[in-house]
Amino acid sequence: MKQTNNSAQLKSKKRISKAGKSADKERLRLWIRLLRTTRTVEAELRERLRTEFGSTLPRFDVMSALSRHASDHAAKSAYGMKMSELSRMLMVSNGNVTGIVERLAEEGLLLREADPDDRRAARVKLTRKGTAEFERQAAAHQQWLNECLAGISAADAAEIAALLKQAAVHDNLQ
Amino acid sequence: MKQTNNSAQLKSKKRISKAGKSADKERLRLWIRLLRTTRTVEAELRERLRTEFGSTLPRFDVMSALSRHASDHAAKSAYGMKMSELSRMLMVSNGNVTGIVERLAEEGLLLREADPDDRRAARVKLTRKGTAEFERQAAAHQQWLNECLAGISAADAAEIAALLKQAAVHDNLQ
DNA sequence: CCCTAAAACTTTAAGCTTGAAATAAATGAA
DNA sequence: TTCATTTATTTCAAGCTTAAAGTTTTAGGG
Repeated sequence: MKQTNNSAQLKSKKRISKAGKSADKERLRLWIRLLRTTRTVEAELRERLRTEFGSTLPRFDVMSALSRHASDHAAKSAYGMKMSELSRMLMVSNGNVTGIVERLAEEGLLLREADPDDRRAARVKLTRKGTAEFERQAAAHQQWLNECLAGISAADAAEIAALLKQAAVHDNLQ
Repeated sequence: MKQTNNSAQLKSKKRISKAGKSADKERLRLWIRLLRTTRTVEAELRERLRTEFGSTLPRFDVMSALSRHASDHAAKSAYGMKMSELSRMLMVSNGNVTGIVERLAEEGLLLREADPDDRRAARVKLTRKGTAEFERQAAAHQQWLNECLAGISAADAAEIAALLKQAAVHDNLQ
């Protein structure tokens, strides 16, 4: 996290605008709302993945990353993703990815093979079975998400996403 | 999750507005952005709690809920929170709370005592030590959060929070 | 070539998380 | 009272998650 302005602390007793609280407090309220929203939606998605597909959110995330990778690199899709690419994309630790990939591989949903150019690295890609299974799940996932976020219009969704992206840009974080 | 409109699916090939994608796609993009933002901020807060206080996010969340409860019910603050209240407030499972409370109690940060009116229930509250420790952590937490969300103005924060709240209301979920 | 440093992974220990099953107490209808 | 149901909580197994430490391989000086 880069250093940022701390002017808000210096004038913490000042009201910023007529009806608004200080920026500190508004950001805390936003954070709590973000947590509530994501936890609620995650709980719904997890429950449905579990009951309807016998799977979990982290497993879905891994398969989703692999699916996107394959379609983005259709030409050289023979190559899968490196473990470290998966880890970076999903923002989870390396060791975490190891376990999830291991279990998915056991079920024949994906394949790990040695990278021909780097003997340290592994390449992971969906099997045909995994691709088919993911497509079923992704369709349902999109539908569930649409229901969970039905209270937000397309325009509002776009606006919120843009505003949140600002925060990331500001901090030089992805 | 309540049943909601599925009109978006019925006209999925139609552009909704000039520049916009379908509501489906905008909501998916929003969801991905929500996950990225919360994961990034959570990673930052977790790292700082760990290095500066030797603690974790779930522990902080529990202490935060207890602290808020105490100040909300200052009069009868002798009573703490029930485990199930904690569980509901934090949106995590009952069994989860048990373990976190157990570890915090071992360190003398909180106290579990029997509910005088219900022999099934336990009441949990911060000790004096726990209160002092939480206040240190909360001040730092507010500062970190302010840095993480510095790219979002007070007005934008309020707006995003309000829009996200709409989604919750729509689904009759908290 | 040699050797140090960095990179890609895996392993491990500890804690977080869930859903399901188990226990115990309260509630309420017959 | 009795007994079935509900509520509050814990326990358990399995999986998720991280940070740290370990392994193997690659890369880059010298």
